[in-house]
Amino acid sequence: MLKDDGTAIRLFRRLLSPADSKVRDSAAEALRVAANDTEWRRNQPCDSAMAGGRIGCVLGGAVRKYSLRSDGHRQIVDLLLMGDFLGLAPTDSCFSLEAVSNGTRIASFKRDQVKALEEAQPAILEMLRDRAADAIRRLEYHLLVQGRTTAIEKVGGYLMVLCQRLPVGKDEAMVLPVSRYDIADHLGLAVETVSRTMTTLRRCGIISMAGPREVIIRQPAILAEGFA
Amino acid sequence: MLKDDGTAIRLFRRLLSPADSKVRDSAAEALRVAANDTEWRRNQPCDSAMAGGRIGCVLGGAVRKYSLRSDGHRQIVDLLLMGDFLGLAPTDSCFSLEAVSNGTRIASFKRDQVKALEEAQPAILEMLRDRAADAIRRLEYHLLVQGRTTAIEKVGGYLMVLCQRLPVGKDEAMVLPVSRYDIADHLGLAVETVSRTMTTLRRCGIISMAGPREVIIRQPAILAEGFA
DNA sequence: CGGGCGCTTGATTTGAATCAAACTGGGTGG
DNA sequence: CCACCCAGTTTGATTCAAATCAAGCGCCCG
Repeated sequence: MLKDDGTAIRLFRRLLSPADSKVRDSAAEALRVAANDTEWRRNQPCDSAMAGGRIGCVLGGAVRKYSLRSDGHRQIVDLLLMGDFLGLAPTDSCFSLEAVSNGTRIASFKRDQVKALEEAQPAILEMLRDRAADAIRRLEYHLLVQGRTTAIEKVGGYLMVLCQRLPVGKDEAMVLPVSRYDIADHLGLAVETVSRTMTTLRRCGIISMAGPREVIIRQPAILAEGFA
Repeated sequence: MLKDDGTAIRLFRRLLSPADSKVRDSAAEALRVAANDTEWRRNQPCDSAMAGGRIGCVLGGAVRKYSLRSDGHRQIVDLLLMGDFLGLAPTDSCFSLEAVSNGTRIASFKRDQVKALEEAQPAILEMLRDRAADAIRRLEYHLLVQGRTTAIEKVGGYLMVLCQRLPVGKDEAMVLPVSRYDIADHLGLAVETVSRTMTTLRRCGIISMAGPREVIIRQPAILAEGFA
């Protein structure tokens, strides 16, 4: 059971689809009670939270899913933010999970627990289906970004996606949860290229930055260009 | 309802997980009856089969899911082969679907039909969940391939994946369902690079080819190298 | 206060894109 | 039936952008 600081319950409520408020409340409460709450430090491996085919939900912070190749190259395949689910496609032994930032919180559920919850509360089954669809869309869209030709388009597209996924207000600075290295390993670029590209974007006035981690997208139309 | 030529029923049976043979038969038959069978020609758009949030299953041939950018560049995000499901993550308005080869067959189901089937036959719900997990794994793995640095690694990895997904016997030639253009647009490379790379792989004795579409992987260990 | 990590910038190299052109095979129309 | 056409493929020459190699900087954390 996770301690009810309000954020988790509110998150679960938001993720559940039914219009009926009582159904949502009841499902959210059932999730809260069933959840195993864990907290992780920066760069700490958190595969263990998913051990035994468990399903997890990121409550705060961020998690990277990646594969380490024999040449030492790290390929990040997915970045999970608050509300994203882990372990929806089990038996991916070739991937590892790590918390990106300190205080990354994950609520996890045993597989049979999930089954029971789904049977008791069909809304939860619906929700998990929606989260799986989210994962597919997220991966497809990332392929679109990574498939672009120039580094400017890749990094620009990446920033746009991140900006839409993070809770960023209008004209408010987006605080990147990820390092330049993370961006590079997610896009298949060299760190230097990412850094250079962001400098270029800044100099062109397309973005502005207050410190390396704080970005404001000044001209979203230009970065979005070319995406259908 | 699709005409029972045997392949579809056999495919559905294979995709369903329950050990109980009768449950599988009954679920497979329910799917066959509910299905809307369509056949498509090479390069023919088949979005219409998925209209209205329908779900589809590739019975034969292949389907590409892609996005056309304003500069005319085509980015393929997924290649669907026999047994793969379409429309699991709806509202992807930015993607189009096309049959890759002549005689591509798709069985499609209305959304409310799917709902009814799932309720009547829990095995079908399980199956769809598994297919969604397949899609996630397929996309994640493709990101791994596309994230590699050199063209040789990308094309090599691509051929390996294709070889595992197609029904290819040991030491039997794999018949590529896709053109060089498709491979290029899926990997984010130029056609010429794909062609050159395959020539290089052939000259190194890593693959051999009987015509551009028939490939035998001679040294799978080398191509798999670096994948965890 | 020191160390190291994360970020940035510069110089050089390399590999893929691009431009250009020839070849192949299957399909069509005369 | 044959000539033609065209999409797909292959090869070559050149260009260009990103990787690599190298080094300095700022800052957070210990």
